[in-house]
Amino acid sequence: MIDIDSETATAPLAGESLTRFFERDAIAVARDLLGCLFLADGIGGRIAETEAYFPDDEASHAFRGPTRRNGAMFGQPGNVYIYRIYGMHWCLNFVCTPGSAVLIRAIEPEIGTAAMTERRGTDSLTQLCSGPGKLCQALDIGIALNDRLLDREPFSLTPATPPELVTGKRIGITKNAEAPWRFGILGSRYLSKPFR
DNA sequence: CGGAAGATCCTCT
DNA sequence: GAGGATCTTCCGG
Repeated sequence: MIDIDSETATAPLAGESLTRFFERDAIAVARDLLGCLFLADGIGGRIAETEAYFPDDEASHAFRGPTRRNGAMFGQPGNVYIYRIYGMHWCLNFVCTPGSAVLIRAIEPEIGTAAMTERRGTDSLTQLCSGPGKLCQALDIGIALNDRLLDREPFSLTPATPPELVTGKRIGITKNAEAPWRFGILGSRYLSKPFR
């Protein structure tokens, strides 16, 4: 007898369900992404920390309208927007409504930790994906994957019941720095920085 | 066409 | 907690 738990036996978002999930306010999406299982080529874990960005938000790459770099932000909901930061790291965003996106800041390593350890050059589980640049290195995410939908290879995103969360100011920005648009799983050991 | 800033990370003190 | 690495992007002149 197969026991299917209807509460947790969710399938990856695809097609219409992907669009519905992301075609919403970026704050709602950023909160609902917490706990979701995100994989790239079958490697990843649960999203532990996110930040929301908006078109009229001075801290956002979308603030001055579409450019060569940020084109993916104005594409389909459920798109990924990947960019290089400080000349050395990659950052991963999920696109919501046009010009809005959610920065993925931390993941709880769960599947494929050996590969992540190899790519990151550290054995410390808490150091594998506890930052936007770190998780891209751990999941081998770079510009080649920019502007793709989350229901296509190599990605998969599976919804989850939202865990208890904490809120705070976004990290590393100078403009619109007071907006409380950073979200994390309450008590997670895998955050990029503690919430205060 | 130059230059400054940048949604970061690591190492050292 | 400070400083350096490293380089693309975009804005101003």
